[in-house]
Amino acid sequence: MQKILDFDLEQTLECGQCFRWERQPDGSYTGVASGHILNISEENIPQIAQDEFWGNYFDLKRDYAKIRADLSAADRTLARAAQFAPGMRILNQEPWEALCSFILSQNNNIPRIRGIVKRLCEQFGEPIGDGFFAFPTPERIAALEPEALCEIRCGFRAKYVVDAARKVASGVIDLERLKTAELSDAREQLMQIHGVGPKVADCTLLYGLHRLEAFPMDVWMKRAMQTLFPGRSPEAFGCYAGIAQQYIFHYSRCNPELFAQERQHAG
DNA sequence: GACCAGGTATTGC
DNA sequence: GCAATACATGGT
Repeated sequence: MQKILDFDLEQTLECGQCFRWERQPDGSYTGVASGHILNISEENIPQIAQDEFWGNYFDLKRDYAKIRADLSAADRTLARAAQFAPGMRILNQEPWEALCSFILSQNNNIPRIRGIVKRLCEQFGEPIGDGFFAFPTPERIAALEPEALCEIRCGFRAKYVVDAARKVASGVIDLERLKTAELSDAREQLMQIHGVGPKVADCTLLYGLHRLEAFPMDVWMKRAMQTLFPGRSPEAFGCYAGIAQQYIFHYSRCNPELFAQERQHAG
């Protein structure tokens, strides 16, 4: 079995694109996607890469070395960011899970987002054995009133999650269709949801619909663009701008000293 | 206690 | 249009 290059579990699962994977004491990661449970480690990557579902989930068929080389050739700083986490891959997460997770991410911090998503799954997701839960379906959440979400402690975001669930469950928004729609149209449709603005829409496009040209612009990316790429715009990074974004986001978060003069106190 | 967290809706100009 | 502000909750 061939060794999978350009794939690192920590870089991929702890770079801020997903919230349900948990690192185990032995360094492996356990998670759930589309109702499937997986434990993945450096040792079993080759086997898992053979599996159609997981191979696609981890985007293992894509030539990230080539993408990284192209991005690196375009910009010296981008080359440094890409080299910082060359094993990072953009997951193929479920569209609804990505939409819902990033609605919950707004004005929130990553550890707390993880806790909210965990409680959401435990309270409203289907048990799939061994104490694991599937991500709750939009239909299940659509049937709730926002008040029913108070036990997951997501605060003012409860009404946003319910609105998203209702628009998806009713077919007002067809997430699958957005995979092939014009990017700007897909973005506008997502922004019909109460609580979905440009940033959450772009996260949904990139992480849930695998639209690799989408470029979510959060506070970190705004700082990074100002400081590291003055005068550049996301479009300059081309059709893989989303991957560039993830390299830059991860690099920035792991090296906050780059922005020391702009931030009073980090973390 | 103030301030912050992978933002967004609302309000006021 | 664009700048200010509230929003739930939990950590520093």
